[in-house]
Amino acid sequence: MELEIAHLCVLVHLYDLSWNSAVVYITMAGIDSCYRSRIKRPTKMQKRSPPPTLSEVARKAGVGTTTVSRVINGGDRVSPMTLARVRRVIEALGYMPNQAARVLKGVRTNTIGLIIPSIADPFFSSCAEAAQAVARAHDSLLIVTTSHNDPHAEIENIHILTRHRVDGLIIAPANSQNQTLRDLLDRLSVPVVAIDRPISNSSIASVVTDNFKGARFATRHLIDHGYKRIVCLTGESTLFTIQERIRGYRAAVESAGIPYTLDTSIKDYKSAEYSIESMLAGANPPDALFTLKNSTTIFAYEALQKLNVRVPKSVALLGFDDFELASAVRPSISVVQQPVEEIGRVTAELLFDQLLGSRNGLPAHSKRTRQVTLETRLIQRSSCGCTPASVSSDKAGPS
Amino acid sequence: MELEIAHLCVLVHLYDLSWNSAVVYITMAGIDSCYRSRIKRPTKMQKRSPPPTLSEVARKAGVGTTTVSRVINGGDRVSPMTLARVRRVIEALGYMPNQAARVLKGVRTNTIGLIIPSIADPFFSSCAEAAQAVARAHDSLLIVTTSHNDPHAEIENIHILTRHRVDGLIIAPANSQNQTLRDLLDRLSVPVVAIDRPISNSSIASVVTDNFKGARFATRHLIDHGYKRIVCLTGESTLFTIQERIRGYRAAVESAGIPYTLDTSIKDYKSAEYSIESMLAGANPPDALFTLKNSTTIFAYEALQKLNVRVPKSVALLGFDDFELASAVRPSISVVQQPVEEIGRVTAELLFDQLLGSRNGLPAHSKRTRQVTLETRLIQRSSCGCTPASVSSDKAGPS
DNA sequence: CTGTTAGCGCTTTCAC
DNA sequence: GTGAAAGCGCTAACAG
Repeated sequence: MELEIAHLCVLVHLYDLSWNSAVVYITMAGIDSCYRSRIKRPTKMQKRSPPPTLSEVARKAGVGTTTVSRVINGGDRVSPMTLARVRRVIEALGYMPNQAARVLKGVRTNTIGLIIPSIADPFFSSCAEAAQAVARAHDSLLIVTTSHNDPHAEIENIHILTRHRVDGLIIAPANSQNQTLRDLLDRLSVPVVAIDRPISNSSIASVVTDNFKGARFATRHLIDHGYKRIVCLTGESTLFTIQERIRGYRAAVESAGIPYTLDTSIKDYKSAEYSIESMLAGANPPDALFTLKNSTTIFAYEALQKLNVRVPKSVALLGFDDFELASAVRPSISVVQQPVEEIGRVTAELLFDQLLGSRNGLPAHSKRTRQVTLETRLIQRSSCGCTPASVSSDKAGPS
Repeated sequence: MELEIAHLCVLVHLYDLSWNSAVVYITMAGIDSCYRSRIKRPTKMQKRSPPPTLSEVARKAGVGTTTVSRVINGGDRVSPMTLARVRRVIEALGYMPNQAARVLKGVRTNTIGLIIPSIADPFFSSCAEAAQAVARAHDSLLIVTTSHNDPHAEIENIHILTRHRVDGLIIAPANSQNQTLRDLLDRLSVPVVAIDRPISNSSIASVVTDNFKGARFATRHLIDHGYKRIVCLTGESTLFTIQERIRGYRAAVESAGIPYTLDTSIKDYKSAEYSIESMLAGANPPDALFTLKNSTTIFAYEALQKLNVRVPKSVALLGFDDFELASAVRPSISVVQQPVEEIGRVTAELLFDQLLGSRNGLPAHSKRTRQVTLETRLIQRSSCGCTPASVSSDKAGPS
């Protein structure tokens, strides 16, 4: 039990700033400068005035709306003098073009959507970060929404993003088999790319890790170490990625004539401890553990420590998916590493390929759907029985 | 050095799906159903037809646009029969209202913006997740953008979000003192709340951790343990939060008559190792380390391990900001914990308070700017010299 | 209950 | 170089 010293509490200081004093009711313009929404609330003082519009700028600069439009779009075909004047007015008014109005005119929205299970998940947040970088490079805004792997929320998110008229969509489907989802996606009027998990029976492009190969390779590695009773641990088994990893594990153990033992009950630390303790006390105690996801690896690791099991001496541990401290703990934890950022980057690039392709009405090459599979790599640390050359030199990495 | 086994490589499978076969050119409507963008590219086959509009729905359902509008907004004041028919058409066409058009009409956009340094940072991604939950509860979309603590990117982001007409904005300012930023924010026509770091000299609401108190409390804790040469380590010193923590550390050591030693050179593992090694070899080696941020804590921890320094026997360690494995490593790392999710939640709630307040033209209470300060708590694990009752029972927590 | 109509702020011909 | 005017898709009066 951790000790809590300072109690959690909230201090709220109220500063009685005069709400009204913030009001700046600009009316330096012509006769019709005060219209519409402004006029609707004549007595009630507003905190802030509504944002200035392009035509207000035009009026105050004494030019037409077309000119202002040209100015905010690069300023071509506008005389230097006019340009300067308009720019000054824009600056003075703090004018910002209304994206909605532009969108309505049918131009691209320059936004793409990303639907992932959670922002707080390191894997997906890294993907998101990478995708965002690509989006920025294409002068686009990435809108991230979360589904928590709930097919309902997922569809809801698609609707929201569609209403916002994103130019394209990236999605990590909760369920690769979901027909409703597939149909909905197929009907979308914008390109879609699946990330981390494919959409089955669909022409939708996808970028995924080779979970099968990665898991098979890892299991083989354990087999090569001489372990004979390798148990596969996970807390989840409906996700595409997990299933693939299970397949990989299975392929490896079966072809080696080693028993296949899958335990999908690891939901938290408690269940990990319980499960591992039972196994070790059982008839055929495992000599190696292959954990299929981050949290499972951590739970298993902690349980092993708690139970005073020597790793890897008594029981080896190998996890799928790397995490920051896997190299810092003792023993350091061997893992199958996924090219996280590359996944995010490649996915976004694929999407923009399609976007650009359809814009130019491209021929051949862009008119194909790509299924990209990225390879994993096995990071050999101590927990699987390997002896890394230098224990700490890989620390400089995740700075 | 870690061993890489499988090489990173990309497999690209190209499926030559017929691009053209995906074209479904719907023209079951009246005479003017094929206009504008449709007509502009008459020969070039399109991947997808442009999204249907409200008036298309109206025409196909044989009703007026108002009726359709009513249907998509809840279906009040529409006869059941009409309602059903319209809904059917909407379904058939896969119609989705165009958010941009709604926005243009002046209604709220139901989007709020969040500007944080990075999505991949666990602290901020957790904040974002919490804020998103609040936004959802208010039927709003949260748009997250990243500044990487670059004032330029920050302003750029504000512009982008303003163009998108977010209803409100949450920002973690790169620099609390930045005048340009403050002025820009003050001119914004929507409410703004600062997160994690305040905006100085401004009426802008903020939600921050009490970094000063947290750090002072932590340092005192080390002092209470009897440490006499407590060194404060960080890699950054311009951030508001870090400065506050330094102040807290300073206040504690000075009032205890203990030397104040600050090392701001810890940028990565290497610098941590170098710095710690030098100190330990020096005249007055530290007996405790107080690290001001996550990564610094980890680097210091790893360096201590590498250098075979016994923790906390020879040198104690206490870090600011908790992280997932702090309790799993041996020795477990004591930290000052921030109420991360609460920060995100409270910030978003504050923003919506302002949003709702200004909408109803509220009186008194909502018309004040709040500066909320949330308290930290000290999590006593092993690295500071404490002996937690049970080493593992706090594991069930961060599942 | 339902339809007509007038814009929201902007881009974009098409004249000047 | 510049501007007038016609909408983009939708909502909100205001009639029927």
